[in-house]
Amino acid sequence: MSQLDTVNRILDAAEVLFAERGFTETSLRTITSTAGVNLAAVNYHFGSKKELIQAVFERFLTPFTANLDQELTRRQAQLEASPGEQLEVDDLLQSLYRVALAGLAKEGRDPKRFMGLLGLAYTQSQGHLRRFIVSRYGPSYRRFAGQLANALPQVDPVTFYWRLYFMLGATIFSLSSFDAIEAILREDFGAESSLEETLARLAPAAAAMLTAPEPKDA
Amino acid sequence: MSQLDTVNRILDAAEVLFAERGFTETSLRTITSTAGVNLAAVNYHFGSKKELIQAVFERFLTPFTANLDQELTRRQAQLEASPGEQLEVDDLLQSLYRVALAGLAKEGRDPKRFMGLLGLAYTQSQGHLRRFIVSRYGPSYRRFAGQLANALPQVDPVTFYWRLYFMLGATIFSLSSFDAIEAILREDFGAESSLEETLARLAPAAAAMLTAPEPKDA
DNA sequence: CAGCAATTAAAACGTTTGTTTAACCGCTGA
DNA sequence: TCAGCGGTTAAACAAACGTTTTAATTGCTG
Repeated sequence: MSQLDTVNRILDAAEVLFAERGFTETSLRTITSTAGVNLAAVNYHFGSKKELIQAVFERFLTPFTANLDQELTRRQAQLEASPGEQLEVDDLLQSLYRVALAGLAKEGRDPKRFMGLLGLAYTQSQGHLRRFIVSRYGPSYRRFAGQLANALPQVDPVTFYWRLYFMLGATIFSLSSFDAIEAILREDFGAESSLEETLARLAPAAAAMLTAPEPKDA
Repeated sequence: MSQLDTVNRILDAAEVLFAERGFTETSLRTITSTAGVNLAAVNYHFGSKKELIQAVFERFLTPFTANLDQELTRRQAQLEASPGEQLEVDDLLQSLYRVALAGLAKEGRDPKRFMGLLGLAYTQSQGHLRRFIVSRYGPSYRRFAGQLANALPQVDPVTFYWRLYFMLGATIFSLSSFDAIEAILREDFGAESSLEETLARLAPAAAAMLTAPEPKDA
């Protein structure tokens, strides 16, 4: 087994286990025995458990962010070519969802697992992981937020940013526990929902939230 | 120190620490030393760490659910008195937010901490806590969901339930990390946001998401 | 004041955790 | 051929964990 195999086997096992149980609930012994490698291999190749966690996120977020940036550039060029045309917000969101999804699927990464990890990063990262993600992928995130803000010139900036977090919450929360929610709905209605269908529901709903009329203050 | 004091001191300390760091990241030694009680007191009064976690949620959710039920009953009676009048969804949401919030504040409980714990329950509860909450507070939740569904007769049931989870995600996610988000917005815009103001933004945004027109399928 | 049950206290229990050590293997370049 | 090095392995490390045990202490009741 080459060293490349060992590193990737650890990352594969850690990715699945972290998304299922969280970071502290997943021991290095569980990871290494699942991966079929020696316990010491984690500390040898990654240095520590924290650095392994960062490596798992790096492997996910780097191609994801690359796809995002590419799509944002494409949209920006298209906008400059025909500046008068107003972009539809739900179309923007849905195409972003689709592009990010397709990019992950192309690399054999499960999008639902990606969302599960993203949820972990927001709820279970006390310090080091949040700093790592912000410093590494913050610019792409701000570019996305800026382009979305430009498509909503009528919305007050502070209101927009709160709604952006509302939207992130709706997306990450519902997709990170997609399987559980889908199981409940299947039991209650007998209707199955694919991830694609759910994104097709989420995009217009999120767009409606972003474009809602401002609350009239007293 | 009476036994009632010991129990409440443990609950107070555990509540804060759980909301800050999560369950597994908070040790019983940290809880008991913060509370100023002996380590064994947790197992003596609660039996185990799992049962302590349930007790923390019980102390939060019981009065919260009582307030929720009371408000739902009030609305139902009001609806039967004047059945023709269509309820506004954002008004329904905002009054629920306000009632639940006021009930917690009346007992000296921090609503933001409550939301933090609620977020934990959704993302970090593997099994026992989820079962405990569903069995104990499931009926109230279903009653709330049913009343909300009745106010949205034009929305397809499956679409409604997905949007309900979108709304829950937006609410729990953004309010559980309210302080962090507010700090970012204060730095970027110099504009402070109170929890009340944020709820006044959230209610119409969530209502817009729930009442959005259905996506036209091919 | 004696006695009993409830509570608190200190100490130790066995596990599990992340990490480190040291021996060993297989390849590559001199 | 063999020294050297990156990689793997088994074993052990100290620390932290939840829990249990046993003894001391408290507060109330007869």
